[in-house]
Amino acid sequence: MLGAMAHRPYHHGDLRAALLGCAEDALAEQGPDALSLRDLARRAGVSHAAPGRHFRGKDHLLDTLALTGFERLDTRLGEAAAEPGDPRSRLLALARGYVGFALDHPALLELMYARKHTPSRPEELTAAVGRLVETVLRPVTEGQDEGTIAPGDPGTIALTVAATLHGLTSYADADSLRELQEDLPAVVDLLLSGLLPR
Amino acid sequence: MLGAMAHRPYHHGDLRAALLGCAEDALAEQGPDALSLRDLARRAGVSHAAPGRHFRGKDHLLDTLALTGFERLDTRLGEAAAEPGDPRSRLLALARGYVGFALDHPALLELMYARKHTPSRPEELTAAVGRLVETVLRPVTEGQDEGTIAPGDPGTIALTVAATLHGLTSYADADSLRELQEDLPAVVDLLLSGLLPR
DNA sequence: ACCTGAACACCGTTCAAGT
DNA sequence: ACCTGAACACCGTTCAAGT
Repeated sequence: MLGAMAHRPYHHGDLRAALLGCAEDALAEQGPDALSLRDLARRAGVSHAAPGRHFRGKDHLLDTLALTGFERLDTRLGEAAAEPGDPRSRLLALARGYVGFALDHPALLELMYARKHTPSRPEELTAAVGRLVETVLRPVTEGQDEGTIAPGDPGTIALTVAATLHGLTSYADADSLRELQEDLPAVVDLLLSGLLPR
Repeated sequence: MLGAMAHRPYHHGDLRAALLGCAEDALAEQGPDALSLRDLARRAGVSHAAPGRHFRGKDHLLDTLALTGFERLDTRLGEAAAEPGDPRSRLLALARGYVGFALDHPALLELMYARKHTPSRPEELTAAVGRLVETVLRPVTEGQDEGTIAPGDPGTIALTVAATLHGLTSYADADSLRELQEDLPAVVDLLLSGLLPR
């Protein structure tokens, strides 16, 4: 691993992507508060000023990383939602996908929803959240067309489902996430049948 | 306001509480990343080393602030859950209380659930989350005793309700929180009746 | 075009010393 | 008991200069 490029070239191959990868590693290892640009530069083997060439600042780098997280989660949920089946199995696949992502990338998921109330938050992140809700919305409207999902504003339904999935991961630490992954059928049935007695 | 204590005494009256208050202000004004201990000390009118007397470090101060947030939210939800009425009105009161807290203290609520995946997270915060779920759990078991809430593991039901409420605030920015507050009846009815057609 | 090295203003934390 | 002031090691960002 070392001998292949003993003295790194002056121009890093793709410093931008390398920095994002290092940032994701550092996030998982040390948490978001301990992450520093200078440390990322050291990990990537460049000077501390080099990241400034590729990102406007620390916020920009973290926002970009969060955006890649939304893209990956959206892809995963889109695949789960596209699977054929009744509403229960599709909702369960959606829930398993979300909790699975939380298990695989806990710190990244936290970053994705963090710094919500900072004025500098870019519109791109808000749009990414909207796309996620849309991914959940598609199976909802399809179910309504088939008559397997109750009528009502599909936006409200999709938002509630997405919020529940995200809220579950917020309430769980690493251990309880693993338990939750197993107990998801009960949660899904609760969402499907409701809290009132039938 | 100034004349009353033109030159502040050497011993601050209650620096610990003052720092927590300043921290909450700074959090709301600048967001969590911009918050610095030295700035808090300046706001409180003490030297930059003074906070070290009352908090083990920045994390300790923020964790303490988050804990006060959980206590206030728990009190608010406890009052909402204790109101008499049918399950729908009580769940609506609970939801209004949660979203109202998010409207009043958006940055504080974010802090409360942040840094979930750092090893240093104190057990006290995990316990506070547990108490919150317990506050939601009480009306659930009462409703089950009356037969107005469907049978099933009350812990799962309470966790799902709490997760949904929290997730909703995670998906909403300041503007959509205000809209959400008005649309809560639809969300509550969805939780009560479920996603399946009746 | 891309990176370095020095510089600047900040920060968290510690610790002797002051009151 | 509580606070200060100096000190240390770090950080984000900028900018001339190098290749």
